[in-house]
Amino acid sequence: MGPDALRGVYSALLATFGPQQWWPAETRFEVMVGAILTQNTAWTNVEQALARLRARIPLSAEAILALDAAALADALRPSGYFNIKALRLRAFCTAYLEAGGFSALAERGTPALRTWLLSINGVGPETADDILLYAFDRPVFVVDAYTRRIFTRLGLLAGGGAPDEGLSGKKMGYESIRQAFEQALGPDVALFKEYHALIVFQGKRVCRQRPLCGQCGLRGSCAAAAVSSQP
DNA sequence: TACCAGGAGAAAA
DNA sequence: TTTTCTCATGGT
Repeated sequence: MGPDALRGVYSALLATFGPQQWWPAETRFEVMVGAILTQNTAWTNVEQALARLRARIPLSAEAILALDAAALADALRPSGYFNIKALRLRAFCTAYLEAGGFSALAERGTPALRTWLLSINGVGPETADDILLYAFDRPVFVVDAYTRRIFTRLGLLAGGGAPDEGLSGKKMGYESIRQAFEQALGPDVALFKEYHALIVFQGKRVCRQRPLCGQCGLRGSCAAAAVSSQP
């Protein structure tokens, strides 16, 4: 997976969809909360949950932990998996405060910070990397289901299957994909932020059109079409 | 009605 | 070690 190919895809997506200016949050802490709530969930549902939570408490680790467990789960209901996400959010807030909050965590190196995040119950590789990139401005490339599918269909990742196989085809490991992107693109926080946002924006443009694109496996105006339309 | 949406962890094979 | 199951609401 060479840098020219990856930068070519990025240029095509940017030219087609424009800058996305991500992450959609007002504070760094809200980025972290949103990263947990958006696990396997559409962002529109996460926004509803965040609005319900903000209506009850100020969005801080202390306030979340002070909120009754049942009330927290109820606030998170629109995001789905609300019981599990309430537990995960509380686990994160506890670890966050024990670590000394944002300022103390920001002093850690990226590998140490990533290890800390992954040690928290409910924070896996993608959630950790979302937080590292968008809350801590670390040069970590976020690999999600859309990344896997688009770049597999474009022939830039090994593995994968038929275009209609969905997001659960044969996969390269998360770490190997992440490292491949980071090595090819170099440590560029702004590029990583915008690139991931464009991939997700493309993935969210679900127009319920069938069949799926034969090149990238997505519906509607797809990444492969965007790339192939470039000179 | 059925399917899908920016995962993660536990249990089973 | 790898695969499967569970968690759950909202939009189309």
